[in-house]
Amino acid sequence: MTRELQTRYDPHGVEERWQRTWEAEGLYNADPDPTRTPYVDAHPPPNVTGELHTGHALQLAIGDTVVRMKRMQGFNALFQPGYDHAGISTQNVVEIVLVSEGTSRQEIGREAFEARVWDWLHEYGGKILFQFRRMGASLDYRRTRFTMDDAYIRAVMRFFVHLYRRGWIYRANRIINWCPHHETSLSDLELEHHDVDDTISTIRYPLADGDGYIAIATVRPATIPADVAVAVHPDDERYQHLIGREVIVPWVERRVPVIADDRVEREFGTGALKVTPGHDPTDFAIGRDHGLPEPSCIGADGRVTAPGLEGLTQKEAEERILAWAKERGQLEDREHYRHSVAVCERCKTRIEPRISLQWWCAMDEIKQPALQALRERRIVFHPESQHRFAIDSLEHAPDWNISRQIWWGHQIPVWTCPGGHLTVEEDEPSACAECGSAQLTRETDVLDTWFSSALWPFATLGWPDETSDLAYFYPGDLQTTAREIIRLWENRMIFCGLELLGEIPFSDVVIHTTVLARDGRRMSKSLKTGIDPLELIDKHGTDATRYGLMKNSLTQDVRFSDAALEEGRKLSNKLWNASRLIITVCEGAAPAERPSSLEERWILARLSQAQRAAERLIGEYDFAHLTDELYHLTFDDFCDWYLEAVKERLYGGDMAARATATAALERLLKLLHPVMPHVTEEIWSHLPDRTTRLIVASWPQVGDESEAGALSLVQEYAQVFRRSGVVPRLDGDEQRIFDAVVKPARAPQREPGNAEAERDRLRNEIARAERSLANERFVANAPADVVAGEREKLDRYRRELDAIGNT
RNA sequence: GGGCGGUUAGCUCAGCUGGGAGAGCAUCUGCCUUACACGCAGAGGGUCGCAGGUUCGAGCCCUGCACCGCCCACCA
Repeated sequence: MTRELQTRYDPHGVEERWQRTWEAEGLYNADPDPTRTPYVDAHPPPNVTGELHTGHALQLAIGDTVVRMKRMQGFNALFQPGYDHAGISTQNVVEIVLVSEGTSRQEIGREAFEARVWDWLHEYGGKILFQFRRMGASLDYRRTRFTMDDAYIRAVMRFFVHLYRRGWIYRANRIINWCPHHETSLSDLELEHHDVDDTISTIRYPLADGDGYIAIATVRPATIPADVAVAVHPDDERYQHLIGREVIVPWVERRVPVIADDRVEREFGTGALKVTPGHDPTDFAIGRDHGLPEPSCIGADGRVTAPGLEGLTQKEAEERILAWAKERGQLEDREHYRHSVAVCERCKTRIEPRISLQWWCAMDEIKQPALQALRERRIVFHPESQHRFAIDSLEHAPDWNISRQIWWGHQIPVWTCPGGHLTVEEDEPSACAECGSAQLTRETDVLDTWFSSALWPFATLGWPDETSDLAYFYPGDLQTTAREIIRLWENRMIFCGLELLGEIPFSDVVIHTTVLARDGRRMSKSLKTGIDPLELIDKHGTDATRYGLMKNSLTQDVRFSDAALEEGRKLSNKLWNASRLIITVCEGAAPAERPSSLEERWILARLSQAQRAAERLIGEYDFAHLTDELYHLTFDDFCDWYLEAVKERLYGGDMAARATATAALERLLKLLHPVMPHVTEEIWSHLPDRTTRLIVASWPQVGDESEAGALSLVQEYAQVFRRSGVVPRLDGDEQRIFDAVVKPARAPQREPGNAEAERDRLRNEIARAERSLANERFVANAPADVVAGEREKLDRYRRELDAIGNT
């Protein structure tokens, strides 16, 4: 039944076939089963608007690798898929489509707009799942959730009402970041900062009670009509005499006080600041502390509303005001000024700080249990530096602005009656809870998209219902995510899980690296530096892509390189061919007798050792060293050393050797499967008498070919080395023994041409070791084993030098 | 302006609590040896960013500097 196997492994076709097979056979599925221990990774739901990018691919590879090992180890592994409605970004994308059709959101109205978004969603939501599948991600696709499906809406409403009844939700006027394009508030986290070329104007504000003026530098003269004060630093000697007096604001000719506040920078501009609480965050803070009014002169659309300037753009208003000032000799100076301004990260429109009535969630109380969980390390972020960052950012988390003035999202469940009473209910109430009025209007704002994502680990399991899924799979275990999302999402999932269910949602958070473009820049759509993972899969295959992306450490951002993926492809090809040899030669071999030859005992010991290393590395989320270990295990130890050593015996009909080779291959495949699931499953299917798929095969037990055994084998190995000249890769103690026992045996074989260089090296080493040992402080202070090691080295170098002839 | 990370071979990166500078790719040499030429055997290649310091000993610890990247930030 041996089939003809190609000499070159081609992942195309093979990988998709296994993806379909695994899913069709239900091997990705996880259901509550009291006899097994659950392991849960609720995979971050990507934005429906997005295509999968390289970061997602890495994220899937990491999560899937861990999940696959856990599954083989007997855990009931749930890998939860889904996607996110992503409020503003989705609305933005659909709006762009509407504009291209010559219409707009406003024109078609809210209901029709929402319908359009749903259409769009049905088209693109599936694309994400397709991309998940092509990465070989063993997600339970039956459980795919969307953050705005009916059940999810219920969870979000429950959450809002819960917070409201706890007294943590409030409505308040605050200065917020306003996007005039989307006409919505944005959190600080939804901004980008860009440097722009601007103009700074110095304008004189005349004193109200006589001659003189205060000159003020501003980049935004258009906001002058909303000035309510002029502020100077309390210790600024230039202005001491003016504090408490009044100046006249240009254009509106209103008298405002001169106040002192230490937030004013004396060195900036003229050292005097016009205070405009309605349009600047600093000014807002100063105004609140001084009890100043908060007028506005710019509307929601970014146009000016001040008297005499109604409907003008800010640029136009600025020109009018400056002309007005110039006429009166109050315009002192205008000069070029480059500075950083906040823009909307979605549409790049310049942010308008604006006072607005918003919904907020108070953070003080809700975050405490989460902080405790992090400090007690019941939840651990990896790497460690991100753990500190998570704690720090949660400690300093300001109140959460949860309302957005857009159409796409979860509408806030608050109803208002004509009497102004608020009714807060999960479902639409029939009458005002306070006065009974049936004339209720619902709040039009929607919730911040992260308000719903925060529920992901348990809303996906059926919360707020007490489902068997929830009881069995919650709390979960793993989260894998990008750095920039820690404050937006990870921290919020943690405090929500603790608040609503009383338990942490997961125990480990892996913050993976940012994969940079080939040129070191950030991957971004707008820069066209992004790399589509589907292209990588087409070019290198899924297994190679997973391997290549995971070959990065967690601590350092890394440039994307095709070489790493190419290495993965070579590894799968090597494995394929090694397997081909064993499968074609060893068919029908008798069950393994106890292996007797050194090579066989050696490889089994190496496999045990590598397995322990792999388990440890996955446990530490150190995927860079995991891939390294697997690569060298396969290439150096399994193929170049073991197979080369036993090949002749396999051909020669040694049945015991054949059985051992098959057994060793099985174990190798199991170790590689989490990282490279497809090629290993493909090979597995060609092994004789397969009754189960590799994906659900049991993880090997480390038996009596353990490390101690392996180490003792090294002694024997030295003889093999002398016989065959094959050099295996060794670690730790083995390496030391190898150096002590094997290398000296090798020295005489060196080329005569190199002998002189070798003598020099050895003489240097001997001199160095002698110096160390002659150093009393070294002998007294260095650790005993270091000193002993130095003596050993000295002996060894002397022996080696004698061996090649000390001329 | 703060915080974090980085700087090691031509390239992409490892280097664990200080004790003989590594991998893969690329280059060079020899091999189409019947699993694999996407292979095998070998070789060359590094002032570990710069300057100080601690130590018997520093890629690793301390100080300062330079450059790169990310995050945060109210200099109008």
